[in-house]
Amino acid sequence: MSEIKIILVDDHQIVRDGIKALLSDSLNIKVIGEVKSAYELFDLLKTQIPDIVLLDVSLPTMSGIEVSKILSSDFPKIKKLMLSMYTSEDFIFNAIKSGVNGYLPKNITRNELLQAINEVSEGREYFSKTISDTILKSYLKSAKYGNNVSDDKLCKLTKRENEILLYVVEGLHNKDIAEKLYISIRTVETHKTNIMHKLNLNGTVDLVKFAIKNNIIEL
Amino acid sequence: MSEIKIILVDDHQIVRDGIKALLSDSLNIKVIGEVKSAYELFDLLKTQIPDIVLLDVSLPTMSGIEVSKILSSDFPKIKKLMLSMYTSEDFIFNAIKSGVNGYLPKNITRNELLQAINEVSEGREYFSKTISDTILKSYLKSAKYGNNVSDDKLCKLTKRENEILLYVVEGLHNKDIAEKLYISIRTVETHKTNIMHKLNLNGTVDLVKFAIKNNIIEL
DNA sequence: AATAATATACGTGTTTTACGTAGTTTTACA
DNA sequence: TGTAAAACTACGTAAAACACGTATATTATT
Repeated sequence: MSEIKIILVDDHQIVRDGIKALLSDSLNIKVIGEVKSAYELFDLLKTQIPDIVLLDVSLPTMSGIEVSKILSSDFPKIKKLMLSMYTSEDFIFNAIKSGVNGYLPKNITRNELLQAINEVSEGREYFSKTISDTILKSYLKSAKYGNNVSDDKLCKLTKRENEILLYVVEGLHNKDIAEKLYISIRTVETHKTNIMHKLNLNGTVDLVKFAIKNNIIEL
Repeated sequence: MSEIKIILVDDHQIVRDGIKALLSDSLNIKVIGEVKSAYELFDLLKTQIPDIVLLDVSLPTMSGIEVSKILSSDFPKIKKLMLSMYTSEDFIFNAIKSGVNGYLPKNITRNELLQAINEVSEGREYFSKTISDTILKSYLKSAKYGNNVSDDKLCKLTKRENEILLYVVEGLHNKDIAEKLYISIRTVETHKTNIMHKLNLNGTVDLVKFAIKNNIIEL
């Protein structure tokens, strides 16, 4: 069994340190690098090519899912293991679509992490129980009701809609947004309505949650 | 220098394992226990008394801040070091009020963690840069504008208000809430208005963020 | 040149929010 | 036990936001 080379991507140093410490016990796994953002990762990849990238979903500026997409197209040989606090359908769906080889919630045990790394490094996929449950549930739902749940929602929004979404979830009122963008309140309303429809959301409350889940705003 | 006994409280096993691994290198620090919830902690405290409890803010059922309060009154000798993803004023304020001896964001380095533990164990307080900056900013603001920012906001809400807040941030509309509780829509509106005023919030968007920050809802 | 996508905006009716007022229960405590 | 404070209930009115349909000018795309 050859050595498995890993790069960690997580913006919390303590998490990186922690995982590193965990993995240091395993003889066949070696952390060859650790970075806290997408940019640093791509920089590092110029000199170091790992077998697996351990990716946190929530990263500053560019989300783990974006990173995964780029890795899939530019470094198809590198395996991607996603690590996330969040286990919602949207996340998992988009992660899988982005080409990850595995998805783990952050409350996994050390052994599960090791197993996931080994599975993935041997070309198989690894989704922990919580995740596969969610996938199953989603699958059943879509089979029953025929709604193909999550398309790649965010990509469906236009530039303007994204811009307005941002202002909305920052707490600005329609009037403020209208003034800021020199457009009519009615236009803002229209955009908002369209956003809601495209994202299949129910109201402001869901919109805010969506924005946080998708890293559009910080708490 | 005698040995510092620590209990970890965090619902993510990987974080616990990580911190444990980190601390295992330090000769004078020993993790004598690790739990994933408040209940388990209080159970453990029947047999094991640590010098420091390393507390995550976001815990299931009972928040780290609640735990800290109870520890402060029932185990005044145990030091409390709070560890959190969130660095907002509210959190810090309530944490300090609950009696913590230090507050660390989760993106600290290993060395900072060690320093914090040592400082706290010797009876001093430790707040990392990010945190003390926030405190300073808040202090300046309140000095300038005289508004004493964060009272213990959540405690100011009545039972009914909390109940309604919960429904609101789950995405229910006023009508639904009214029906659910067998009261008039106007009453729901009144409660909502009062909640906003008490919490000093600007609109639904802020309300949702507040709820997430304060662990009232999960994402 | 025809078509689709985007950004703009209005009409109408419903719902929510802001702010003030106020009656009825509960709760606290002197 | 009596009374004051707090909590829960609810309405009026005006402004803002939302849902849904419709519509026009501008920009790609093909």
